[in-house]
Amino acid sequence: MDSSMVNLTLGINLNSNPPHFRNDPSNFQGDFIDEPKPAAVSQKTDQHLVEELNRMSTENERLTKLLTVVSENYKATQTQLADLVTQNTNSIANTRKRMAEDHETFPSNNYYVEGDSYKRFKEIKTDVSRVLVRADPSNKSLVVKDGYQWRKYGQKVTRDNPSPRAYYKCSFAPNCPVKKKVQRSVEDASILVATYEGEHNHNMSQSSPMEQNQNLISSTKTSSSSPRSKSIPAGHNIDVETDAMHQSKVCRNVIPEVKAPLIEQLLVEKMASSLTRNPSFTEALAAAISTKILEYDFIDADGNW
DNA sequence: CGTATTTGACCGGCGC
DNA sequence: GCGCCGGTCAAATACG
Repeated sequence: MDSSMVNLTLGINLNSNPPHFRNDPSNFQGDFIDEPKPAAVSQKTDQHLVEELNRMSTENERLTKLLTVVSENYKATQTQLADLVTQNTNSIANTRKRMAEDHETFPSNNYYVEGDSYKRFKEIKTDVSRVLVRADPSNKSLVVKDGYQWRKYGQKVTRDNPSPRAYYKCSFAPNCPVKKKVQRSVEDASILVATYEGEHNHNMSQSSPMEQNQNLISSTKTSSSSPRSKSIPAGHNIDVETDAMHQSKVCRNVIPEVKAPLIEQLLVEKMASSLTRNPSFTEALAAAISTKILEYDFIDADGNW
């Protein structure tokens, strides 16, 4: 979002001929007077209108200032976000470099040389995918709808995260080996991190695409085998990553990166929300819109009332 | 009553 | 060997 999006200065033309309202100038749905009025009444109404215009002018000024402040805050946040993304990119690049060096030292992913013998590395888990899903923080359930049927078989509180981790097995097919772990992100409780292990040996159940895609933020994949269609259901955006990329990006790095448009959206929503909650703002906005509409309605082709 | 979920117990790997 | 920790099992419980 650029600053133009928040350039919402209320274009109330205070110099234009205002519409005349009967009795209450704030009554925007009031009837218009097309007949001349007695001088005393007209003077009183004009005085009232001037007061109203002054009030609106002040309100307009105040709101403009408010928007400027919000705009500046947004710019500052955007700068911070850009810095974070840059840092993350550098971090990923460094990790890739390190892993490339490690790979030169140990030609195989799974073995390294010690003395005269080969010792097997603990095998890196293959076919591991990670999916980030937005969820309501107040909702304590650890359910990620992905189109498959899952049976929960355990729940544990792990050391690195205060929120519990739920363990699921695919129950759609009796011998499907796929397992899933779901845990809230330690950094953002509104994000569920689902880790899939294994490959489904069956087709996906026929749930709605909306359900399958619900609130998906991002997905990443770790696999030692060649890239191919994996266990993540169709409709999810799969980012195929190397182990190194995955190791460096898991949670800490993935979330800020994918949240850039999210933060943007949240900021806009927050701004809109706070503005619309402000009665003064809605009042002034309604006044501005009504004035403009009435101007258009009662101005003739030559611009005369 | 059948199925899904919960939860404490148990197991195995790992580090000290 | 012991303790810690993540993962799994299975009996108890909840729910439709």
